[in-house]
Amino acid sequence: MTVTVAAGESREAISSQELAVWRMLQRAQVRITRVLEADLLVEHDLALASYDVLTQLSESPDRRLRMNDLADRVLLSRSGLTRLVDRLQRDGLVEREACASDARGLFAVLTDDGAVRLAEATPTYLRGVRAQFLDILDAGELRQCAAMLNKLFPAPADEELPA
Amino acid sequence: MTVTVAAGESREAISSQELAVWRMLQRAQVRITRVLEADLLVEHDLALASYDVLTQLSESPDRRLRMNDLADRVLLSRSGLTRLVDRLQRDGLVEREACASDARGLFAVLTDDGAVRLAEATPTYLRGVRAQFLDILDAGELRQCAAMLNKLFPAPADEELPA
DNA sequence: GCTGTGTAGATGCGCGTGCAACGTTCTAAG
DNA sequence: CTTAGAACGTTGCACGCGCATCTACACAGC
Repeated sequence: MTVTVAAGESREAISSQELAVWRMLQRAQVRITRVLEADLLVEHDLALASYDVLTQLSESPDRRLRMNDLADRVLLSRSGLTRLVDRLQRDGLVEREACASDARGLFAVLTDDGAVRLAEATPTYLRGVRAQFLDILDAGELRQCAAMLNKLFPAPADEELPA
Repeated sequence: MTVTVAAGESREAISSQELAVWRMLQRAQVRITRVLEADLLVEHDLALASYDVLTQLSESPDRRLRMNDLADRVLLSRSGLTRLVDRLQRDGLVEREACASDARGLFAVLTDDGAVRLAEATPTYLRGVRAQFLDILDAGELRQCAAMLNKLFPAPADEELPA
């Protein structure tokens, strides 16, 4: 298997092995994410994105976060988050609350029902992450993985992984 | 930061650091994929999924693949692939061709135009993979990464990465 | 006070996706 | 030959997403 590149476009050739690593990473990630999402959907009727939102809120002071901040943490566009919170609100898992200091701003607040739902779903989520990911790697590999991720992902500074 | 788990549901607690590795992996992957897709879209008006299809076809004997096999390699549902190939065919990058030995089957075949388009887009793609991923890691890390992926992804046997 | 620039969220729209159901064809059992 | 079941691919449908746009508000400068 060789990689053909239009002449003179890339400074340095990429070996097919390097490319294969990248491709495999993509596949592994997609596969794991799908299993995780399917499990959450079947057992708790909760999409992965919804689970992420609930998690982020539950870990924030007063269980609340500005829509904007929330969008950043959940890797969703602003509009995407608006609709997702719409749905979560419809299901009673989240409330919207005005921001006193800035009339433009809205807080998304985790409700008690939301907290319960999250607590119910979390074992499923963690079991999935274990089975698909953590259990397969040993402690050393996990450390290596963390080190690589710190290089790959210019973190928002407040969340650096210890080597 | 501590992870709260409903009592007695998971055999063994997951440390917050382990969980953080997983979360970061998700984010890094999403971020890289988005940049890659955006680049391809801007420079060549080609979605990442389309690029993957063209690539798979170009690497297959006679530049053709059965729809089913193609769907597996591209990580897309059958229906998703049907529509995607519809679009690629509309744009003249791919043709559908009947299968002689099995009247149910269809081949997706890369056209010359498709090959050209792929060749044009490939430098962009490779540059992106380099910039977002390969250049950031050194050779040793890449080897570690490959080793982990081989454990994580039960590959179709024909595509194992060398340690 | 007004005005201009920037920011926080919400909305219209089009697109791509997966699921379930369907028609067609292949294969095996009787 | 006939019939049951499985496999291949397509289609109807609903949903979730991102982009561009819009409104409401904030904060500067005059």
